[in-house]
Amino acid sequence: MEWRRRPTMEDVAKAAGVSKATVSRVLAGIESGSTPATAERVRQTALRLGYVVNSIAASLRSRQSFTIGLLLADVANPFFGGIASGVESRLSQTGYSVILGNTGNSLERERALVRVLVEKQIDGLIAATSAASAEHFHEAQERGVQVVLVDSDVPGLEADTVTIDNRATAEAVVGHLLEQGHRRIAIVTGPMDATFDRHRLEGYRRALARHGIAYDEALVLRADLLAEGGERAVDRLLELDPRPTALFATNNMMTQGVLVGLRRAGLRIPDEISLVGFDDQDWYALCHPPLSAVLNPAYEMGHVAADRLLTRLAGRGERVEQPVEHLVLDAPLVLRASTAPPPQA
Amino acid sequence: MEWRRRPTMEDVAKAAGVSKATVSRVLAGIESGSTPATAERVRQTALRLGYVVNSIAASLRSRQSFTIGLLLADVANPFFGGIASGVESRLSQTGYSVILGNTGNSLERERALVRVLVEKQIDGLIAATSAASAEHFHEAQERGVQVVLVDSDVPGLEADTVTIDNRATAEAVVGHLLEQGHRRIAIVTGPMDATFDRHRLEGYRRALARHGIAYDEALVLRADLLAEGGERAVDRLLELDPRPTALFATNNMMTQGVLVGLRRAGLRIPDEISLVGFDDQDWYALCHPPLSAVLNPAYEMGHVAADRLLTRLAGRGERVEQPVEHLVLDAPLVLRASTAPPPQA
DNA sequence: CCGATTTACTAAACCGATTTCATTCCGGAT
DNA sequence: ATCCGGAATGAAATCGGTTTAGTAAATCGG
Repeated sequence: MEWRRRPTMEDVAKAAGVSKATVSRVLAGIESGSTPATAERVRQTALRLGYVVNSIAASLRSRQSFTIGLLLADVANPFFGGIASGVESRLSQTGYSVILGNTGNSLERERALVRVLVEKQIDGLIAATSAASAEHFHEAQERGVQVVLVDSDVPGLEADTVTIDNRATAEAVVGHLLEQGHRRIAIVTGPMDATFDRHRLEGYRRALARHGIAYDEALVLRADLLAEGGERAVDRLLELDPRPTALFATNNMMTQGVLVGLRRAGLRIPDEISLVGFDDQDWYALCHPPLSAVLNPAYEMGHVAADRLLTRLAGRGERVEQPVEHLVLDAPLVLRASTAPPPQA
Repeated sequence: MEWRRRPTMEDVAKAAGVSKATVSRVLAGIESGSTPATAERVRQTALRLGYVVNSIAASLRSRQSFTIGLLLADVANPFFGGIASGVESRLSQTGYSVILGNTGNSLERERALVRVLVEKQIDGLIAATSAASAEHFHEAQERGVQVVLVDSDVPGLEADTVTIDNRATAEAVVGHLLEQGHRRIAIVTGPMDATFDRHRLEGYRRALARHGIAYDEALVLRADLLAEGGERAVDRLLELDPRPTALFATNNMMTQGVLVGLRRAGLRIPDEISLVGFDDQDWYALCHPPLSAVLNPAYEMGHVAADRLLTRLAGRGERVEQPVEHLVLDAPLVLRASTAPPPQA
């Protein structure tokens, strides 16, 4: 056999003339329990043999995997990419790894992913999906997994959340449009499964109400959170009579789709129709005209969520259960040039 | 104690009146070795007790983690998001999980990540980074990890790669510009650590050579692969005399930065300067003017890489070592409206 | 109907670490 | 000289599965 087995802790122990227990202690960085001299000798032999710990074995015994699950609706969407980036940066600082799961907005896939993650003994779970169901998260919690929700809340689930104030934000957007004189404002929403979706609509209604404008069901264009849906929403908008003078698209993909649809329809922004998007992206500034949108702090949300999870993990085994926290971040409306007073009829 | 321990395979075995071995076989879906009746009884009791396997324990013994590592330069960048999406979709079909690592183009971080991944006993590793070094990958391979490189190749490393033909693609871009009559064409490149970067420049040179145009060092604007760098590259471009009439930005971030810089400088595209970008994004079509760019098939590359990795993993333990493969995907140039013949001086 | 397989199944070893508990060793207090 | 407490260390149990080796019973061919 010309292929050498990779050295285990046992090998290091033998080579250093100590027991596995000592090697374990030294390599885990436990100060007490060994002479500086012994510690150094162990470290040297480990290095010399090219020893690398097997975290799988370590996790089995210690019941900690130092791994968390990250569930996203769509990694390819830069908004979720931002969340992933924030989560990863905070967690890997502390030696945690993140297992990525892409749900594609399928509850079935989401459930399957949670199950696999639980089997893999994750310590925590961060989810940014629009799952309307709580049970699979519940099951994870029952098996000792700490759950933190990002971007959306799941009714009936006792878990930390990191979100923006979707109601207030949407209200501000629509308020801005109203102040410019718009009276018929359409909104493109998702399927209303997620709270962010529902809350954005609520904010829209609230703004209208505050300005004494009747809520018109026909002006809410329900779509699918994807570009395709945004584009088709524009088609429906064109059939409205009188045609709305302003439009609020409630996520980045639909904003993009709306832009495509509007361009195809030949509607000039903001002369013929005002538009406010969501999930601000750098390229919004490069559109013609530069697009106003809500800046949804994806990276920060991910970072904060990871941070919350870490402190929760650190506080395990405490006498008192930590109460759940609902963190709310700022989501400013960045105004560029896609809104203007409505055209004179 | 009001808190019940989660059931183990032992518990299921006892409850079903069989041995652990039988439970293991049944749940692993091994047909032979148990009566359909026994199998069913085991499955039922497992379900009744709410049993969930501990993959950590399984992995320890079986020496397979069904987990692969995915190293990306920047998850927040939609190009890498696309790769991640492709990888995840292919792998999770087969029950594999993916651990995400963000290198942020730091070799040091990349090394640290590889180490952690190896410790976590990943079965394979897919990397889409611009690491110039091979040693950490080498070390992973020595420890039995199958490595597949995406988007870039690492000299001195014996590993499968999935890329596009960067030379030919760049050559086509510059050829297109030359055919329109441009003679002074600038190129914005990265730091030249990665092969994709170097090959794109080579393609540029080749196109020039083929058209009998001298290569001018001053026209290659070396940047950092980020938007910031693209923007500053434009500043340097403006100082060139005579000013180039066309510009080729070699990745999505720099393309975006160039767009910002050009807008700030007030240069009209394509009247005053032609521009071709890279890593086509949907929003390129929404710019003013719609931007021509190379479509880099991120999702597909990820998918193919994952596929390659899977077949490699499946073929482990075979007598003959599988030879490395270098898969090359198509990267079409999508022409929109950002190029035109150079302005008459 | 008998020896030879084959099949269903179990007991026990094993994977490679962590953790518990016992032991040894030491200097200092009595 | 003796006793004591704490620090250093090691032996062995443990985590929860998979895998191997072995056994008893069922099946088969002639």
